[in-house]
Amino acid sequence: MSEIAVRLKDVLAASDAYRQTVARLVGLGVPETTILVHLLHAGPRRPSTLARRVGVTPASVTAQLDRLELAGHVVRRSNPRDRRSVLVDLTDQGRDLAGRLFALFDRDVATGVGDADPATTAELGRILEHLSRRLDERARDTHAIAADLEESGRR
Amino acid sequence: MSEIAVRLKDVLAASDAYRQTVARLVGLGVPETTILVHLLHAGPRRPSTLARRVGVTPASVTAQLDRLELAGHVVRRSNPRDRRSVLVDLTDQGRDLAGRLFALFDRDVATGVGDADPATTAELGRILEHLSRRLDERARDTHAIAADLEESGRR
DNA sequence: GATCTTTACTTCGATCGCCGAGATATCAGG
DNA sequence: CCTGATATCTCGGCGATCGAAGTAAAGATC
Repeated sequence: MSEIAVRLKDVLAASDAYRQTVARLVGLGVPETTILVHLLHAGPRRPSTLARRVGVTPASVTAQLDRLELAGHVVRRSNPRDRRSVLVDLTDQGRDLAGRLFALFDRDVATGVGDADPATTAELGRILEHLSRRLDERARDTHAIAADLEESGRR
Repeated sequence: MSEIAVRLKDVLAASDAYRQTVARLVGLGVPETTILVHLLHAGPRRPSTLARRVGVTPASVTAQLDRLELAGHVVRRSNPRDRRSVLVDLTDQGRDLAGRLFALFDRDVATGVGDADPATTAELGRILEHLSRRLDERARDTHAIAADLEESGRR
C-alpha cells in the first residue's frame, strides 16, 4: 500500500509545479485557479466553504475573491436564505476560463493515465473519490493529526 | 476519462488543506515539508532540482533551505564533483521528521484507498507514476501549455 | 420579543514569503 | 587564459497571508 502513497506524493509534487505554471500563465495565483475550477463543477459556493477547501483562512479568501471579482471572473450575490452569507458564482467569462483550465488538466491527465481498461478506470475513480474524502475530513481534525504524528515518533 | 480528472482535482484540493494542516503542526511551510519527504525517498539533491520539483524559483529554495538548516533538519554539503553546486541532505533529526510525515500520509492514503484488490492497486500505482511524470514534464514546458490553453479557447 | 450567543464575512495592521535582478564562484571549451 | 554558461546566494521590493477586531444577521432562550 505504501507504493500508492509514494506515487501519490510524486503526483502532488508534480502538481504543485504544474499548477504554478498554469496559474502564472493566466495571471492568477494558484488558489484562485483552484477556486475557479471548483466553482465550475460544484456551482455557487460560500466563501467559508471555499476557504476550507483550499486550506486558507476566510480572510485570505476575501482577498482572492476581490481579485477574481475585479478581473470579472466571479460575482458575489447575496444569499436570500441567509443574508449574513454570500454566494460566489462564475460569470460567463469566468466559466469560460475555468472550462479552459479544466480542459487543459483533463487532457494532461488522460495522457498520463494512458490506455487503462474501463473497469480499472472506474475502480480508479472510486478510489480517488474515497481518498479525497478521507484527506478532506482529516485536514479539519487538527487534534487527531497531531496525535498520529506523535504516535509515529514512538513507533 | 474526464471522470478521473474530476476526482483527481478533488484529491489535489483536499491535499492542499491536508498539507497545510500538517505543515502548520510541525512549524514549517508546505514547501519545506514537501522537500523533506522528497529528500527521504530520493536521497541528497541539489537546490535547483528541488526548486523545479516544488515549482518555485531557486531564490525561494535558498530561503527554505536556510530555515530547514536552522531548524537542524538538513545540511548543505559541498558537491565534490562540481564545487559550484551544493548537495542538500537530511540530518538524523530531519530523517526522523520526514519519516513521521510520510508515515502519517501513508496511513491516511491507505485508509482512503481502502480494500482494493492487489491487481487494481498495482495498476493504480503504475498509472500514478505515469501521471506524475507527465505533469512534471508539462510543468516545465510553458510554451506548450500556453498554446494548449489558447486552443481550448477556440474550441 | 428582547437579549445573548453563534455564525458569516470583511477590514485592518503587520508579518512573512516569494520573485527578479545582480553578484560571486566554478566549470567547460577554444 | 579568456569567454560564456551554470549554480547558488544576496538584496530590495512587492504581494499574499494571517490574526484580531468590527459589522451584520440568524438562531436560541426565556
